[in-house]
Amino acid sequence: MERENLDRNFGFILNDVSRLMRTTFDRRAKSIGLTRSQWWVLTHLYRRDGLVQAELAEILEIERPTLGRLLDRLEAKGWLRREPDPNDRRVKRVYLTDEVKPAMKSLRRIAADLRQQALDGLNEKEREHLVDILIHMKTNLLNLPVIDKNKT
Amino acid sequence: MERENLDRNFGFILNDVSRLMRTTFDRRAKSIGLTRSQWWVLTHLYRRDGLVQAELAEILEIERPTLGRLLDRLEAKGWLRREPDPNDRRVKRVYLTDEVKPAMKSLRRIAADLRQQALDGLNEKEREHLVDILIHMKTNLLNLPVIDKNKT
DNA sequence: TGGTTATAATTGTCTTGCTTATTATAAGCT
DNA sequence: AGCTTATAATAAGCAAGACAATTATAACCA
Repeated sequence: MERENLDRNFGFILNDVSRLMRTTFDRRAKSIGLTRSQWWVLTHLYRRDGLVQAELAEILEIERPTLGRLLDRLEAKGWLRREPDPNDRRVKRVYLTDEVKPAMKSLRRIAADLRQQALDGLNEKEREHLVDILIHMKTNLLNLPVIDKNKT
Repeated sequence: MERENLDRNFGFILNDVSRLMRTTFDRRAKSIGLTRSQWWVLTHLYRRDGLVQAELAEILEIERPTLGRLLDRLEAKGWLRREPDPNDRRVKRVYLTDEVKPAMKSLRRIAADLRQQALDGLNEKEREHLVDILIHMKTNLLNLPVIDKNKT
């Protein structure tokens, strides 16, 4: 019957923590009108403006339709615009608008505060360790043979 | 400019790992017709059958409407049934059906395999450490003063 | 040149999660 | 008993993911 300690099932704790981070962030960022996912998109564009959607999706490691709809909302709210590429008419490039900077500053503050609160009581070594382990796990998961997905 | 290393932003790595775990599990469990969240519900019911919806939501740490719809799908697929409580007519109690056991066995296998693969290359001490840190973080997050939510 | 293959983006459909609001019923107080 | 407050469940609406399918355009090759 291998009594499996549910309370220490790391897969679900991971899920819990991830969900708590997301919902807490979103609640705090609500007044600005941006979610954590949206903010993450903007953050990457801030570093590399004018990306092609497919590239951006690749960087963010989300599927293209997921990104597409994120961009829909961001564009509707005026945080960015999509412009056709002159060389390749299939492509749309994504550019931030100007009004985005002050909002992003606030969000960076919110993110930093939340990170601080989540990690409260853990020393630097433990934090580093955590990130190392997470990266390790992510690598493991990305390297799994995916038989049932047509990703070549 | 505090160049913030995005690649080591633990909030998002956490999110990534959590997402990868979920999607990998769901892909593998697809033939059985259950998702990871659904399986988690069943697992808890397996231990305590006949729970009231509100209690179950509390245990799973999800909102009641979220659970409600999970149960809708599970009930539609015949994995469980909701029965009115004879003493309190507001209440519905949730019971597993019989056909659930073999499926759960398969899913436990899938979960164990995935866990193994995700943690591959980490020794026992590191795994324990990871869980400790995650629990610590979860506690931190749950204890945050929530000014903007009417949860008294 | 013309046909096939590959790629960019979108649309449709599903699940999970949240919040807010509604409905039905219990419980508690005067 | 009757009024108010609290609680269980659901409904409605939105966001973020996924996958599958479609459309438009490029690229390749014979």
